[in-house]
Amino acid sequence: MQNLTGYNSAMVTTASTTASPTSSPKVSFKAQMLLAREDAIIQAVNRLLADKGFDAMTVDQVAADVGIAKASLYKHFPSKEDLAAAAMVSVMQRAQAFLDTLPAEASAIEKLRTVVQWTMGLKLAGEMPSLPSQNSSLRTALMGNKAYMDGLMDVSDRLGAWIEAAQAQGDINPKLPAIAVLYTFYARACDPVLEFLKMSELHSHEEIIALVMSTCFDGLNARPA
Amino acid sequence: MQNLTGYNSAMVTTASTTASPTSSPKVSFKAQMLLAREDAIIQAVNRLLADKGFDAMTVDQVAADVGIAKASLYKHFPSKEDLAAAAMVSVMQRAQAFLDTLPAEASAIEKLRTVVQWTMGLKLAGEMPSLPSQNSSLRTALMGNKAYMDGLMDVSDRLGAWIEAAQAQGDINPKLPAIAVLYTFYARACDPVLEFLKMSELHSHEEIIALVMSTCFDGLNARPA
DNA sequence: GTCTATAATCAGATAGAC
DNA sequence: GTCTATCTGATTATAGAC
Repeated sequence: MQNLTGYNSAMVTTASTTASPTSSPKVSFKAQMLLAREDAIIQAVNRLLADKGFDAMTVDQVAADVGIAKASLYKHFPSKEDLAAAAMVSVMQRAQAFLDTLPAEASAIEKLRTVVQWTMGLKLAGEMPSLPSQNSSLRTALMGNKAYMDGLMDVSDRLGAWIEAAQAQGDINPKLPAIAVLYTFYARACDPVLEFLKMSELHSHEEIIALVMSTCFDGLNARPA
Repeated sequence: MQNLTGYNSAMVTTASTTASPTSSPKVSFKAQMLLAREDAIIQAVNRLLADKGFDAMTVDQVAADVGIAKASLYKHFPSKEDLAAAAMVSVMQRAQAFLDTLPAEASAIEKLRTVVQWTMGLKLAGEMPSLPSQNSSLRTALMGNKAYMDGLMDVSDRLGAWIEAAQAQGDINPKLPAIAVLYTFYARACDPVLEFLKMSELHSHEEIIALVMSTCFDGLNARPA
């Protein structure tokens, strides 16, 4: 996890400099090579986690997918749990970047709805890692990963603020604890209803998202006329 | 699975005869011993599946929990997948029995709400097996298990009929496909929101169920005055 | 840092005596 | 049917050459 933190900060650094690798000093070039490879690893892990889940994903498959030897993988990430954690950090960063794109003039409920839609789109596109909520070693690794926890806290804080604002504005039921609303949003990222409806092949992804958005915000009850 | 089917029908048979084992012929007594042991196995599997999930559950733990040797376990159930399938058959039977207790005079929406509440109570009580939705070998075993599939079909048919009735009576949003409503109900049995709220220890089980019932049927939106 | 080859472990399943 | 002891394969992780 020290590796992760270091590389992440390195990523920010190189991104703020010139884009041409040849104009950079040798260490920066090598660092970019390293980053590119680690990014390829993380993307492979992301795909495999979305496809098969943490337990069914094997490190051999990751290595084969990336096209490097397994031992090389372990030079980058010290354990399978760290691989999964890196993938979670990656999606958390994508989430943070997406939150940044939301227009400031939008209402809290509009932003929340957009985020939930985006999350479900990620899941339907097979880009959302699925981790077992009960694996203890994985939980430990995640909770010990500063980059992940920082990202999770940041996202939760921003969503939490919008939830409370939406409740104050009468858009979200104020009787619900904000934390329960937050959990309900997070749960959309691993909602089996999405998988089931996708497997049934009766609806397009857009229709599935619209359906689950409706059940999530409007509920199953018939709306009053 | 031939074992399962046979034993299940044997269970029905013995249950319809006298309750006293001593008045039964010797074969029936032995069959009852067998059934009792298998029931103990299934209960242990049920607990472990609810606690740790399918992947983290080991056959050694099941054997230790029941207090028999692992090889003996394999005389009853030919594989780990079959163990899980037996547990699922068990809960499906409990569900069918619960459906039978619902008063005929209750409305469809009342029955549905009661069933969803019961399901979430089972989950909170740690009696709901949690299976990975992506494990292919497990899926194969389940789909090949006649007792499970029959139970699933029966439950789905009865719930489906109530859903359509509730939609016709204006209690459930008629614009939602009935199958999507059914999936949404089933998903309550493995809703991570239940776990999260339980772990937070801020609410009693009854409060948690009331919360999720509200978000499920009323949605997150503020209700119109 | 990357590789080949190999350790070390764990878990599902089985052999064979009783 | 139940047991002890074992097999078998898969998987995480590492040693050591280049």
